[in-house]
Amino acid sequence: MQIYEELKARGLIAQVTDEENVRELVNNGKAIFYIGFDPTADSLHVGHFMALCLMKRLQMAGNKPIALIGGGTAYVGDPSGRTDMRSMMTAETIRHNADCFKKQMERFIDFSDGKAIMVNNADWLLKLNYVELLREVGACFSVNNMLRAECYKQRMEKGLSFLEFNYMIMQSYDFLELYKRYGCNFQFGGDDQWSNMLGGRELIRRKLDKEANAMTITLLLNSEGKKMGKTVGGAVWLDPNKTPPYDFYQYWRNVADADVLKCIRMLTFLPLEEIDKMDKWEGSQLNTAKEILAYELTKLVHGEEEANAAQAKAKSLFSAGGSDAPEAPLSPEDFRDGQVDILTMLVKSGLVPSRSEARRAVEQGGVTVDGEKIADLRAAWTAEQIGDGLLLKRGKKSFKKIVVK
RNA sequence: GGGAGAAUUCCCGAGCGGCCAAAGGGGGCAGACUGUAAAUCUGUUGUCACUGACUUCGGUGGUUCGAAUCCACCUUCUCCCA
Repeated sequence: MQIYEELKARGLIAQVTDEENVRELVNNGKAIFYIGFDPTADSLHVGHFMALCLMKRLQMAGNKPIALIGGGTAYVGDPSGRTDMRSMMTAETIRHNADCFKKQMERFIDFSDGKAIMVNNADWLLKLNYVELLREVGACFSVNNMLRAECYKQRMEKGLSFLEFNYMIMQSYDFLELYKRYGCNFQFGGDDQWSNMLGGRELIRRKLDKEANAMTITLLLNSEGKKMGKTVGGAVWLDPNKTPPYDFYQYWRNVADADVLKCIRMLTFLPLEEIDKMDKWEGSQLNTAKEILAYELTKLVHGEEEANAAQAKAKSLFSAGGSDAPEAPLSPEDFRDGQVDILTMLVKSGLVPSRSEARRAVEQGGVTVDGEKIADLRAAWTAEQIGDGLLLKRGKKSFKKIVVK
C-alpha cells in the first residue's frame, strides 16, 4: 500500500486540492511540503503531534518536510476557529516558544543531512515593507472572497480586527516565499487552515504561474464532537514538565470506547492489518485496545522507557498494592500532637485543593488509606504508623504515597 | 461624535433593600453500577478553627440599622444613530 492510500485508510485526510496530483507527488517522494506551527505556547500539544506524525510518515516515504515556525505570524494571530481575539504576545515570549518548539520537533523529525528543513517566517515577514507588500501581494487578494471564507464568517458578528484579517495574507505569503526559496510545492495543515492554504496556492498561481497543492488533516474529534487532547485543566502537552508521561498515558488510557480505534488508526504507527483486527473487538476487550493506544503514544512522545514506566505504574496502582504512587512528603510541622489528620494529609498531598474539599471527599466516602475506607474526619496517624509510607487514594484514579520527610 | 444597555460564583444565567454563599442549567468532583469506558441514578460543588464564623456579585466611594439589589464616579463590553 502506498503512502497516500495509507493516509486515506487511516482517516487522516480531510481535504485535498487535486487528488490525482497529490497522490502522484506524495507516492513518488516528490513532495517538498510544509506545515506551519505558530508558537503560541511554550510546548507543542496533541494537535501538533498529529501534524508531526504526518510529517514523519511522509518523510519516511521519501518526501521532504519543511517545518515552519510561525515566529512572524504569531505576532498577528490566526482568527480561524476562534470566537475572540488572541491576546498579543511579546517578542520574547514568541522567541522563547519558538525555541521550545524547535527542540521538541527534533525528536520526531530527522533534520540531518538536509532531510528536512526548519525555518522561521519571522526571517522574512518582519522585514516586509507595508506599501510594497500591498502592491505586490495585496493586489492579488479579493476582499469579497476573503470575507466569504469560513474562518472569517464566524467572526463577522463578534468583531474582527484588521490585524487578524491579515493573517491569511501572511500565511499565503509564507507559502509563496517557501516555493521560491525551496521549491516547496505542497502545504499541510489542520482542517481549520483550509482557506488560508488556498490563499497561498492562489497567490503562487498568480505570481509565479505555478501549481502548488494543499491538503488538510482531519481534526481529531471525540464521539461528542469535541476536540481531543484537551482536559479541564487545558491541553495535553508533549512537554513532560507540563504533562508528565504518566498523565499523558492516563489520558489515552481513559478515552471513550467509541474513540479508541479512531485514535489508534490516526495516531499510531501500528500496521493497518493489525488495527483492522482490533476493529472487531468489543466490550471489555476494548480495554486492551486502550492500553495499546496509551502505550504506543507514550512511547512515541516520551520514549520506550517512559512508556514502560507509565504502564507499570498504572498497572500497579490499579491492580496491585500500589507502591509506585508518586510520593507526597509530610514535614514535621504537619504533625499536631504527634499526629496528622486525614484532612491535612489530603491537602498536603495535593489530592484536594482545600480542606473543605478534603472534608467533602471523606464525607462522601471517596477516600481510602491503604485500601481502607476512611469515614471519620478526625482519623489521624502518627509518624510510626506511616512508616515506609501509606497509600492515600482519593476517588478511583488519584493516588499518593504519604511519606514522612 | 450622539444615544441605549450590560458586568453575578469554573461557564451560561436568575436574583423583591433583610428569609442570599446567592435559583436553574452546564461542567467538575464523589458514591452506586462497571471494564480506569459510555449511559443512568444519588450526593456534592466559596473558605475556615464547619450545627458557627469569615470573604464574595467589574472597581472606588456614598445612602441605610442593613446593599448583589439604591446613588455617584470610574473601567470594560455590547447595541443603535452618525
